[in-house]
Amino acid sequence: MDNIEELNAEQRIIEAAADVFEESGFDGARMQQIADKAGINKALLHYYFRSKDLLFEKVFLIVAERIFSGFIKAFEEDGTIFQKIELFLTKHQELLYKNRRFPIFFFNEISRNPTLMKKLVAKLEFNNRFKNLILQLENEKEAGIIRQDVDVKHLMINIVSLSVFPYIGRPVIKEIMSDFGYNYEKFLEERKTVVANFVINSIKA
Amino acid sequence: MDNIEELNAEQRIIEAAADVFEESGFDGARMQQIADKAGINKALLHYYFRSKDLLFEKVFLIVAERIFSGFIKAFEEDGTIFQKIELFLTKHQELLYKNRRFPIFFFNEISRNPTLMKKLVAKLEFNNRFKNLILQLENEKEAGIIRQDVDVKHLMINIVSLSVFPYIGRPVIKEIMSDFGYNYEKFLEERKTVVANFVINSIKA
DNA sequence: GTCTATATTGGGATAGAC
DNA sequence: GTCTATCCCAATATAGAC
Repeated sequence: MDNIEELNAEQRIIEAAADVFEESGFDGARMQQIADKAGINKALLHYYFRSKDLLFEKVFLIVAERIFSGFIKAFEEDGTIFQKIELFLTKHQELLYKNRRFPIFFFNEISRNPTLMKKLVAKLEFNNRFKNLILQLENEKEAGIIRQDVDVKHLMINIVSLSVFPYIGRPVIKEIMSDFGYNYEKFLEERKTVVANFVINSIKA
Repeated sequence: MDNIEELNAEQRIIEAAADVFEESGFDGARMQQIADKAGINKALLHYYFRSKDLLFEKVFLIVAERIFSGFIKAFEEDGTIFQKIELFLTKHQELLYKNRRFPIFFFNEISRNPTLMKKLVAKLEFNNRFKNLILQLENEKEAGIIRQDVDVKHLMINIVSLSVFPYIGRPVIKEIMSDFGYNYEKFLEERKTVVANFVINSIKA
């Protein structure tokens, strides 16, 4: 959110809190820092959200829903499985590029408090939104377009793994790359085509 | 470490701290909890390690080195690239299975403090230990065993992504799987063969 | 709704006896 | 080396004026 000063206090707090939590995690975040960034005062945080825990949960679910719905949509467009995979990867990379700290933040907070994921799943209705994709995949298997031994669950997790891991492991990979004399940013750029090819090579019949 | 009471105080602190940091992260960890688990008293932590920061850094590097060297070795055995990939994946899965909380802990702490990775890279000598693998891969490309367009960097990251992501995203995937009526533990078990096949299908000429 | 001032506790760190 | 007791600051949270 760019023009934070145009929002009302409650919205400003949410945007500021999103930034600070994403940067430092729940345990590392400071209410003072959130207040400063929102341009208000600590007491007002408690006036609107009662406690750090409640503020966190609300903000976490808002941000996570915003990002997840962004790329779930890719699978809901028309097209072959191959096209959908490419579209998803493009969309995914775009979102990750703009929200580099989100993945590690997200997975770490869910590990700390798995019930957050229950709430998110309920909000997002994954099950409903992926039904058609699963059917389509079975059809394309029957039609001999993709390999018989491809499993939907594993395929989905493989795609997400390949796409998101370089962001979760950003500073780790960056350091190793530089040890080998490679450039991390260039590597990320290359991945946009490499990953799609890797997946498609692996599943096409 | 199972028999913590047989160790001397310093070693007991390290093992206890490893557990507590891995469980709660640096920010969430409490010196009191580490002292309790080590069966000693808070003051002694400071006697041996001066501060929480110093204790953390020492413990982090010990644990990370222990785990990383475990699976780097897989690439140093004899065999074809395909065999090495399978061996690495087996070894990797074994280690992750025994250290489920390690991946998210590791990547989160490195994000918080990337200079830790510099120190780890220096200790582990990645560059040296991977030189032969890179040569071998180029040779097998020349020999027409693997596809011409395979890139070493991306291949390595792909393998690690596919292997480690299900552990980083453990509670996330678990929740989504259960929403679809699948079982996460069964899914992990299947992955031992699925991932190797996925990679090999994708790179073989 | 928004502020200043303050209460309260938690937790890292140190002093000092043994 | 190991302990008890204590210091002290940081950080969440609340009271109460405006």
